[in-house]
Amino acid sequence: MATIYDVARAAGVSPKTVSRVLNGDAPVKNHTRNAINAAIADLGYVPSSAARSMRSNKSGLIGLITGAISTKPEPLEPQGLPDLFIVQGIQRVIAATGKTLMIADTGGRFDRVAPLINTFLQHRVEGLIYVAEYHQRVDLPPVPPGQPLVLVNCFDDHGTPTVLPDDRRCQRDLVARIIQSGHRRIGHLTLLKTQAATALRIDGYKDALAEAGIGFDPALVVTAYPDGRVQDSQLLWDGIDRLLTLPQPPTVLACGNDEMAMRVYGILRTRGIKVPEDISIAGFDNYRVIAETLYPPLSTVDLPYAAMGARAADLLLSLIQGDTETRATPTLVSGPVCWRSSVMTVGSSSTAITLLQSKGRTTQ
Amino acid sequence: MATIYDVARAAGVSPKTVSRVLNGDAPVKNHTRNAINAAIADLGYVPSSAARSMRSNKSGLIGLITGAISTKPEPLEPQGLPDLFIVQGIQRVIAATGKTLMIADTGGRFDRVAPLINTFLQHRVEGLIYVAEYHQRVDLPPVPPGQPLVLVNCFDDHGTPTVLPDDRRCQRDLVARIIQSGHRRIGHLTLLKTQAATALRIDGYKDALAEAGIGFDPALVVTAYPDGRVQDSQLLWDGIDRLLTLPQPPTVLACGNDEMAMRVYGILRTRGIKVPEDISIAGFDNYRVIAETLYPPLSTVDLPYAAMGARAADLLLSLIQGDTETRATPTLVSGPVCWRSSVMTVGSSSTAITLLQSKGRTTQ
DNA sequence: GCAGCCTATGACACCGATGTCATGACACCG
DNA sequence: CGGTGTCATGACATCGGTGTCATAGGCTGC
Repeated sequence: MATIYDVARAAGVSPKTVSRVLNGDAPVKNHTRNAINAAIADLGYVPSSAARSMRSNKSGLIGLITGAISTKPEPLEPQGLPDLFIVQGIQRVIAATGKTLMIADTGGRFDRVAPLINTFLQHRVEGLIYVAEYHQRVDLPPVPPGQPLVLVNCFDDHGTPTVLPDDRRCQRDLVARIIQSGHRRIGHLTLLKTQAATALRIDGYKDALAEAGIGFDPALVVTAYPDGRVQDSQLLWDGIDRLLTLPQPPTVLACGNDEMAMRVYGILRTRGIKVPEDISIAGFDNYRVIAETLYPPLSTVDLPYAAMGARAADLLLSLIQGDTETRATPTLVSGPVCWRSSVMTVGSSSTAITLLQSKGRTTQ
Repeated sequence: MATIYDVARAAGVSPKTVSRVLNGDAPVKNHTRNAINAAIADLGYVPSSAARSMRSNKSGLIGLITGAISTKPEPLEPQGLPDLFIVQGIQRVIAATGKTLMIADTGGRFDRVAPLINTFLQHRVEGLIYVAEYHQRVDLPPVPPGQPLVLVNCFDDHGTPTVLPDDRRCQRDLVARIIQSGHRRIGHLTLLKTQAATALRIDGYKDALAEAGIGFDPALVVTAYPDGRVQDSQLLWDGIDRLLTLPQPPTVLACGNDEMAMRVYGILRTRGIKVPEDISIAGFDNYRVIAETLYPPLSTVDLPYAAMGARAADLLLSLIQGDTETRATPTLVSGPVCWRSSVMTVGSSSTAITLLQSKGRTTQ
């Protein structure tokens, strides 16, 4: 590959002058510049970022570590794709700065994080971003002090700057909207209790009830997500059963995510229960492939993953700039409720309740 | 950041000896080695890949360009995620070689490809991979001669090494399996004719019919995919209508992909047509979030995108090794039929046909 | 006991850019 | 016309590693 010396020789100037043309950091005569540009085009010269970054001590690289690309190889991950949108948001912000985003994938194996960080450090990345697959606590291998690092969709115990989804507020907003449509008995099929988001969502659910002056009934909140094993939807069947056979069954099921909602559609259909006429369904995430394609389209909350990514990138850039003013509190990002037709507006819900109750029992 | 000189000074040796310990390319006394390792750990030294690659002229980098991360921002892409699995397959092979995969994203804008290639060239990547979102012809900006480059899920007119899905064979296998279940009238709802895959799939469909001695009826093949505008499913409604109102309607609908199949489920349901009792459905892609979650689970073909990625990575590595033996023919990859319960086994299909015909008409 | 060889290590140049400083050619000013 | 400032350019050192070659010991063999 041609070097700056080759170009200099071809153009009959010194390497330094070629450098000036490349960087535009000092005046060069038009005649000279043209000769140099011609030589560059002629030789197909491409500057070496290795040499450049060695001299200037600036790599122009941002390292991103994620399991987004390869979630689990075998069974598909329940939480799945949202982190992709985070990456997308990061990408957009970083690309605009002229820096290059290096994306590395853990393949779902946490033990690969340390070597990946090391590789990035070798490339002298100016900043690091770690994107988790779902809202969780993490404990990353140590990075050198002063190395800018931002966590997204996760947090640690060392006060590392963090961008998180505001699960509590999103769930609250969704439930509030559901209440506004006239529902009073709101079933909540949650993800695993071990997931950080679950407790926050239940808090949000309670917030909305409290604000509407509706009492909280623990029987309406059921853990329904199978432990990563998608095949096994037993827990979901059971959860739905438990809710539908309550003395006062819910008129709407708020699901832990859109994929769960999709499965609920299927289960209800086999029982001859119509959505939303007999019971309403709401999701979470606004995973559009599902939410928009389901019939009827799914009411859900948009967790603005792309926006989270963008916020994280902004945060990282400011850290790189030397903003040591790192707030200890995580940045919370929330999104709008996406109202579609899977939740019915009810006036008095008594007839619906009766209908459901009989159906829930007969299919038992 | 500490340099090899700092380490050398701390360990009381020359930089070259430190280099030898790092690379293990010459004998070093245990005592010396220990001192050096201690100094490295102590200083938190991380070698600079910039300096290293400048001297050795080997970057250890592979550049990957794709629109996978950010498909279209606004409407969700019909073809969507499959290319992610390609990236995953590539990642797995490359990681095993110790090289680093740099992933860059076009954000769906083809005009960003040229600058991305340029960035990669600046980093002196040893090889380039371009992953397209769906099977298509592309025309990449030129890369320097001798620069290893592999296309995945796409092809060009310059004989660039390519890995493609074997759409024809996959469709043939699927239809053959459907025929094996007793179906004779097989509707085919295709993607847009402008997509490279569509013609190949229709060929595969015809292959299977021919092998089974079934005549080809053009009326059974209908373009049903809206032009990227997912909202607008008019074309799909019409297509289904046209098929169901045929004098001899199909007993099974083979859809262009799993997402289309999902929409077909919804449309049929609103007409009170049951899957698979009244009509069978098959998809394409084995997009598992959909295929496994739908009720009933979807029979489809697994397009082994991960395997395509792996093949592409292997191909690229051999090019980097200097294998000029580039076959002009693209590498075709096909996958197994995934048989689930959305296609019914039929003995004589006459009753089903009658049922469908009446339903198809009444809902007209 | 000395040539010859292997082992462990160091001195030095070099990869390809760019920062610093120097220099020659003009123009402008008094 | 000499001094001074600006413009355009070049010489050279430097970034952090590694390839090449040299060299100081220690060992073997005759």
